[in-house]
Order: sequence, then structure tokens, then C-alpha cells
Amino acid sequence: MPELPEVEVLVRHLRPLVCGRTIRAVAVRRARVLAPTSVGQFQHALRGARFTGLSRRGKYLVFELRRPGRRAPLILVGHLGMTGRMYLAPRRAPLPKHAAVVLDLSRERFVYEDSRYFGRLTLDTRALSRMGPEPLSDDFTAATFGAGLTRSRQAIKVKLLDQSLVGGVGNIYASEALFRACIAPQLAARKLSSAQVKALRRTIREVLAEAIRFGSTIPLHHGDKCGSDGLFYFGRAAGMADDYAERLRVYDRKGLPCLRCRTAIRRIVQAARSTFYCPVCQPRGKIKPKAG
DNA sequence: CACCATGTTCCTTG
DNA sequence: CCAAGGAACATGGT
Repeated sequence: MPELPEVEVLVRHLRPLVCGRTIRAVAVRRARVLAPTSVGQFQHALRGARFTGLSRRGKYLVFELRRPGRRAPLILVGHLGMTGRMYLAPRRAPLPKHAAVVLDLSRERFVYEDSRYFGRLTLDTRALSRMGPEPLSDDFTAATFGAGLTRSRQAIKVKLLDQSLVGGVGNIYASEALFRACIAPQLAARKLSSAQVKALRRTIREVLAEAIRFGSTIPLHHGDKCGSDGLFYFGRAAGMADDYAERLRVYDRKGLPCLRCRTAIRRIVQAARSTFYCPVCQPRGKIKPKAG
């Protein structure tokens, strides 16, 4: 359930639930998700610690904890990979098959499950410092963004995914932002005009902010049962309200008519990921003058 | 069996 | 040193 908006919604949901709670016991069922932190380091650091804050950076969750007798806060970094979920569950509830880390609080427990184990829950904070500015903050300027793009020959869609120029844009919203800005995903990053850079900066902020707003209106039911975790609405889950259909305008719409011009949406593969776009609204070359 | 999947990192090559 | 491309990671759904 990745991408920035889903993480933002999750962080807002979890913050009041975890803050103030103390970790009584730490169970690691899949050591890989802690890497490069070892199981021993992880358990030693977290046992007895109390959650004092939770924020988001790009697609990362940043937990802040305090330990008795220690001044400095402890930072715990989470990432959901492709299939991760984090939630509080009753202590007696059965653990899911792919529970990776379980933190015992007093009457409940914090569960991090991830069927593919691509996510992380670690003390290593290096990924945070490598990431570009927050797309919704004032740090994300057209000037900085444009300067970064100028140095890259990569296709703009691929460049957006590497997180270095702006943090938190994933595969779905990269296609969505490019569609709204009418920029072809194959266009080399350095070839964007300054008008296109400004437009893309604006549409990135727009699609992310809209998705957060939309996600905030959906009730979250995590934990056991209800196979539809409230956070999977960003995928192609069934039972979605109608406004959902309007949210994603190109992603996963291969062969369907473009909502702007009715041309069939195309799917291509870039850097081993699907990209969806409208060949008419997002032209690669110069826009030809209409020939009669 | 085939192909697809919301992500990141590491390795190789130029 | 840097940019770019591809494999790897691991599991489940269609």
C-alpha cells in the first residue's frame, strides 16, 4: 500500500494510537525487514521505549521514541514496500501469516506485516537523508526541481521514481501527474521546458494532495479480518465509491478511452514498471500544427 | 504455467 | 566519479 498519500493517511491514523505507549516486548519473525539493524540491536533498543511522535517523510514512517534514563530520542524508520501494513491489534487476535515484527504494548500490539517483505522497520535512517524535498512543502520549488531535471537524460517518468528530486512519488501518481501536465513519460528529463517543469511540479502536488484528501474520507479498518484493509482503496479494490473511479485518470486504464480526448490509453514498460499515458494528450514530439 | 503487482537497493557496464 | 539499466528481493492474484 505504498505511495505518499497512503502513508500520510496511515500516519495520521496511527499517531494518536501509538503515542504515549510503551513497548513491553519485541518479536522479530523476519529479520530481513530490520536490515541492516540486527535482531539483537533492535530488541535491545526498543524494549522499554515509549512512542513520543510519528511523522512521514516521502513514503517513510518516522517513529520517535524515548527511553528511560536517556536524553536522545530514538528514531525508528518504517517503509511499507509494496505490500506492508502497520496497525494495532488486540493482543489475543491471531497473528497474520506474514507478520514480520510484533511490538507488545500493554493491552494491544503493534503489528507490521508484509507478504513480500520488501518493506522495512529499522533503526537505519540513511534512506531519509538521501531523499529529495517533500513534494507538498515549500522546499519543493520549480527552480530546484528544474535544475535537477536538467542533469538527467533519463525518461521523466523514470526520474520521478528515483526519489532524489522529490520524495514520495510512486508508480501510480507519476503516471497521473504526467497525464495532468500533458507531458509524455518518455521525454528525457533534461528536455522539459521551464513551463513543463512548473506544470509538473504543480500536478505532482495536486495529485498527491487530492489523494490524501480522498483517503482521509475513508474509514480505516485495519487488523484482522475485513480482507479489505482501508488502505488498499488506492489499488483496484472492489466496492469502491464512484468518486474513486474519477480519481485515477490514466493509471491501469490501458485500452480505455482517454478522459480528455477519447484516444485509447497506452501501457508501456519503463525501468521494469508499467507506465500509462495518452499518446495524443501527452505528445512526445513537437505539437504539429493541425493539417486541415 | 504465464504474467502482473502501490518499491528500493545493489551490481555491472559504459 | 557518475549515469543508466537490469537483476534481485518474495509472495500472491488472475
